[in-house]
Order: sequence, then structure tokens, then C-alpha cells
Amino acid sequence: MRIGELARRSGVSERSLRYYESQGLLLSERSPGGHREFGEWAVDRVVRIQALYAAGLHSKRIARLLPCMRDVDGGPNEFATARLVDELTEERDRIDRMIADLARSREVLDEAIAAASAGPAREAEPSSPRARA
Amino acid sequence: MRIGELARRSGVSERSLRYYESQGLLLSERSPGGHREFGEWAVDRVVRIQALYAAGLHSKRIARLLPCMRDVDGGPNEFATARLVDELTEERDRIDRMIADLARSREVLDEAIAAASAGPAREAEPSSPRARA
DNA sequence: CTTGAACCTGACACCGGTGTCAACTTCTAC
DNA sequence: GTAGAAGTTGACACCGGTGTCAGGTTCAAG
Repeated sequence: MRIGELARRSGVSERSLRYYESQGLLLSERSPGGHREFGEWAVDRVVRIQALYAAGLHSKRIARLLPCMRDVDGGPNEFATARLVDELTEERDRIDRMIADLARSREVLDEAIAAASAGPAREAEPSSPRARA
Repeated sequence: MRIGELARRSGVSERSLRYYESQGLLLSERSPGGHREFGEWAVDRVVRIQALYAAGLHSKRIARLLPCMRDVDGGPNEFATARLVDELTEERDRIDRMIADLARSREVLDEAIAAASAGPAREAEPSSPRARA
């Protein structure tokens, strides 16, 4: 498929897809005229790239990681170096911390929402434990 | 306390603290000479600000939210408008989605780590279910 | 008074994925 | 062959919290 379809199917802008390619995250055949041609595997790969971006990894690290991952219909490619495994483990720990932080942030927000919602009604329910404040 | 101590105690750079103030997230008294003077409550507030930043909220929204939150020793300040409550709820949902995404990313990474670790040893354990690929 | 640490303001730069525009080429369907 | 959709490369800009440097002022201790 060509870039337009891939963009549509993966939900990622053409701009980003070209960027991914420029970063070596996404390979493509080229038509005689120079148009990119992607296989079915590309959709899955783009989704994976997005997941990694969302996790806060940068292009370079993703570029090193991807060749070590099995694409849906591509066999295993390369083996990760011990160094890379270490880095990935570190990333995973970072994600874990991030999730924990987000959970805390969520609580902060939740508290705010609760306080905000209860606020205007506070005078009507003086028995609320929050009314002390 | 002054900005240096606050930075030390909250683990946030002085630069950021000044920025927070410029965005209206953090108030300070000023000494006759113009030096910022913070109360104990500031530490807690800065931590909260960080939590909100970590959650992906921008300064403006945090600025609107903070006055509605009870500081540790400050009483309740303002009541949130229904509009703000809506926005916050939306933010919370966004955080939930973000956490879910991160969990998925974590799995992607985990899979990669597993594959990478198992990779070099694969030839030694041909009975592995992954060996089919 | 003096000295050095701490603080002040203001400005510039960065990151890095993405949006967008321009100018041009290729593809496809008629 | 020709029009219009779709693709190409290249360049510029943005966001927005943070690092950092410069040049000057204030504070606190001797």
C-alpha cells in the first residue's frame, strides 16, 4: 500500500510516517517513480512505534529496538545486545515509575474534582468530614 | 523560606520555581530587597504542581485548578466552576487512557526484552514455543 | 565595611515529533 | 493526452518547561 492508505489505516499522519522512515524506523520499497510502497506489516509496525513513542522512548532507541522485535509476519531479525537489554529494562522501569506517577496525579485530580463538586454544595451538608477545613 | 531552600526541599530547580510563579501557580511574599519568601505550604504545592505537570496538564489549566484545591494548611479557596469540573474530568479520563497506553507500551517493551533475552539462547532450547518463528 | 553566597531579571536555546506550506513529479482514470 | 488526486522533498515554525549565562542587587556573617 502507499503512504496515504497506511496513514489512514494506522491513524498516523503522512508527515509522521515520512519522519519515521527518515529515522530508520520504517522501511519502504519505492515505485519506479519514487513513491513509497509498504507491506501489510507496516500497519502493525507503525502502531508499535506509536506505543513506544507514547512510552517516552526517543527515535534512536526505538531504532535500535525495532530490529530486535519480531514483526507480525517477518521472522525474528536481530538479537539484542546485552547493552540494549539493559537499556530496555531501564526503560521499562521508567515506564513503571511513570505509571505510578500518573496514578498519583490521577488521585490529585480526583481529589480536586471531588472538592470542586462538593464545594458549592458544602453549605448544604455540614456533616461532611471535609467541612472541618 | 527562600527559593534556594524550597528548591532543595521540593527537588525542583530554582528556574522552574520562578517559572511557576510567573505562570501564577506559586505565590510568594517579597522581602524588602525583593527576595521571594515562601511558607511551608509551598513545598506541598510545588509537589502537587509537579504531579499535574507529570499528568500532562499545561500551566494555564493548572493555574485555574490550583485555587480550587485546598493547600495543606490553607483553607478551601475558590469553588470550581462547572466548566472547570468538566475539563478536569476530561483530563482524568485522558490520564486513564494514558495509563492504559503506557501499560500497553510496557507490554511491548516486555515482549521485546523477553525476545531479546531468549534470542541468543534460542538455539539451546529448540522446544521453546517461540522457536517456530 | 567588606566579602561571598544567594537571589534578582531578562534573554537565548533546546528538544523532537508534528503541522503546514511550497514547488514539483508521478500515478490513474478518462 | 490530460486533468486531478496523490506522492515527493525541503524548509520553517511551534510548543512549553527547563538549562544556562550575564550583569546587577541583596543578604548575612565576619
